[in-house]
Amino acid sequence: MPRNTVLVFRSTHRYNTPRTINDISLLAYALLGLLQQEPRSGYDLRKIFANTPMGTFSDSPGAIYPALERLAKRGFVRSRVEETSGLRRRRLFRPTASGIRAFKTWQTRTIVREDVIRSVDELMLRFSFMDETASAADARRFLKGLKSELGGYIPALRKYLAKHSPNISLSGRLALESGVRAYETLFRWAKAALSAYHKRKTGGARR
Amino acid sequence: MPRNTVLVFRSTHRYNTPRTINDISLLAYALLGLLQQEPRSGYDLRKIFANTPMGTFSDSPGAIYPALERLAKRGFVRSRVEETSGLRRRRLFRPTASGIRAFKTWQTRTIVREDVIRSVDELMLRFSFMDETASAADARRFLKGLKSELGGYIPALRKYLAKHSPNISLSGRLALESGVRAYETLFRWAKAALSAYHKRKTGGARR
DNA sequence: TATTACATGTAAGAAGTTACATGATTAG
DNA sequence: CTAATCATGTAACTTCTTACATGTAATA
Repeated sequence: MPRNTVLVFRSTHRYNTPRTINDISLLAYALLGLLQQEPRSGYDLRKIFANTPMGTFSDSPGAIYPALERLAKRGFVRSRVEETSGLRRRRLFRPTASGIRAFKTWQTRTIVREDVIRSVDELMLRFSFMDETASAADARRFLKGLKSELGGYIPALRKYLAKHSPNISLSGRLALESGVRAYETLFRWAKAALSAYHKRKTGGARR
Repeated sequence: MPRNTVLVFRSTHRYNTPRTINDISLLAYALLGLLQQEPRSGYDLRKIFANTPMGTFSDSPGAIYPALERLAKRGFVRSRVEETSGLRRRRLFRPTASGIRAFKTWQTRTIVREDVIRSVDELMLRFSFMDETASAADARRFLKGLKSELGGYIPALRKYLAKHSPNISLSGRLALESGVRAYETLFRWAKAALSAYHKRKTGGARR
């Protein structure tokens, strides 16, 4: 009787880390974050993805509307049809208490190496809403965690680069170098961001 | 590799640009590139994604094996079962002439703004294989194109940032700033990489 | 009057994720 | 003998992409 064998590739078992606790997609978190700023319609959200630097997300209606539907089904948002205007009806969405909780839990998770390796963009999304949906202390904790993970990862990358440099092509080496530089820039950014928060806390103009 | 948010204006219809000409996924291109270095098995490829900086790709068998199958179906790779060893049979894949052509077409495409906004990681993948699957002239053309697109895009971003700074939170502002810095780093990298190619061409040690 | 912007949706298909399944060989 | 590593796959599910569908209001 065959049994067991739930596992293969133990040491390396990685695949992709599940991207969220509540099993909701990155797009869905982006929506949830935006809805906490103010209630919005699907169309409002599409416009944001089409016209702002949040444009890494798709503004496709086939992505947005079903994602909102799923959020509603899980009880993270609720919607109401606006009746006031003469325009076509708009469905305005807003997060529920449970949605707000889920968002904050995701947003304030401890940063681990894996996040830095595979989902810097998710980290930046989490951070970008900090002031609106978490505390300044959370923001500082985030930045410290990021600094610390990068501080461990960058030397590892540099070491890898040094070790394998001789065996790879110029273009391969340069591509790797570009990755390392990007991380170093992020590290410097984290330090600068942290000092911006300290400045705001201790002295500078309030708010 | 960190990615960035960012974007500029677009009017109505954008959604997501189709990511490839031949309609094959980024993962599939990564596989095709690696197979041009040497014939490999699915397991070999998984190990690469699990243990090297190419780890942004999933090493899941449920991603790799079907992707190889699709490449085979489209005639971009062919496979042969190794019989030599006593181990369990390995299927070794290698690209076909048509696969090599498709790869190079993708790799040497003209860089447009959209690439820089939405798929920097795809650009880096294309570049990382340049020496192995294209010419030094292609590499230089790529870097010049990248410089030129970034040279137009970064000021647009800076302008966006300056204009909207007053209205957004500190964390939002910092997140944007991080994106801009990443692009600036990439721009400097492109310049350095270009000069590395010129150096190799004109003077330095051959090969 | 024609186009653009507002506004919301659905259906089919592609690709990836998680988890299951199997089996051989080698190292401890 | 047991665990780990090598090695290849499949099935169910989720999400996103592409494309279609529909209709109103404002503007050129």
